[in-house]
Amino acid sequence: MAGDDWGLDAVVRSCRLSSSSFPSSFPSSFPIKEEEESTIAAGTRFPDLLVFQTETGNALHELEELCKPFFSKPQPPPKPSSSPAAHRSISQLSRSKRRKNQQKKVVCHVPADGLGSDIWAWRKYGQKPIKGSPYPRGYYRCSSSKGCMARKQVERSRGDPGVLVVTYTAEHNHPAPTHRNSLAGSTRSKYSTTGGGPLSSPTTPLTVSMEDELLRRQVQPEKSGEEEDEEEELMVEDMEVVGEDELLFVGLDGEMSTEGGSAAAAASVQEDSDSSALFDGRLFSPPLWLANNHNAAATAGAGGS
DNA sequence: CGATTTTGACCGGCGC
DNA sequence: GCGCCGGTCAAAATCG
Repeated sequence: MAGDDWGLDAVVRSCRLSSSSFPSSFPSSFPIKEEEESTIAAGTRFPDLLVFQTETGNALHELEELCKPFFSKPQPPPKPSSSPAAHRSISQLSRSKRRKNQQKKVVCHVPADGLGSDIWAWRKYGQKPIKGSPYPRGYYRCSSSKGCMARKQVERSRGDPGVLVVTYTAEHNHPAPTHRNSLAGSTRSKYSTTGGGPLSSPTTPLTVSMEDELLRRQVQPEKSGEEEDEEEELMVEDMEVVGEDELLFVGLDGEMSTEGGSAAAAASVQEDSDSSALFDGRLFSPPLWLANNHNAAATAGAGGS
């Protein structure tokens, strides 16, 4: 049993622990009892990570199964396609095949101020404005390993700008780095005067001031009536969606998050003007995906050696 | 020089 | 069958 719940459970757990103290607090020994879990959840600064399961309650199982393939086959050997065009077709095809509903994901609601605990290195590969959401969605890939299929989507909660919705897809096929290697270097901050980007402002300075701004916003939500209204709906919506879909929501109460807000944790928040508020996905703490859980020990070896 | 970010375009899925 | 939307790729630009 424990073995089965390993995957998803681990993900969830990692998500929980992630925000508080990260790297070192990595639970090398996963088998945490439910009771303990509760304790942990309460003990950690992380407000509440809710796991929504499908009516069958086998969401975890399902997800795990879905993830299995990733383990067995770390990844489809990047067969060198003869022509770039071919390569593209193939990659696009494969990805589209299991698109949408077919893919299971783990959704994490992280407080904007609870970022900065992501041990993984993410590289942004795209950004798109999402219909119905004033905030664009950022797409990130794991840059730690080339073959790593781990992906992450980061978008701001419609109702609560202070809450970031991070969706993890696929998991890392490599041990977690002990350090945020690429992260450090990726702290590049472009100070583009674009300031007033229509939608997806190209540059999102990664500075403390940004965080400050974000925090401020939390306190004083820019007079956006809809936001407040949507807030409630959003939460409910999420839950519903989760129930119907096979999504695994690791919900975080934005409000509570503020409470436990650990300024220290929030090392840096990539933010932008309201028009295109975007955040740096790299800063969020991912569910350490199964890869870690599988061989937490490997983690040490990975970064160490 | 290498790595990462940004932005536009393309492709496929889904809904009507 | 058509249109819309989301997701990914690739090229260019920027920064350490």
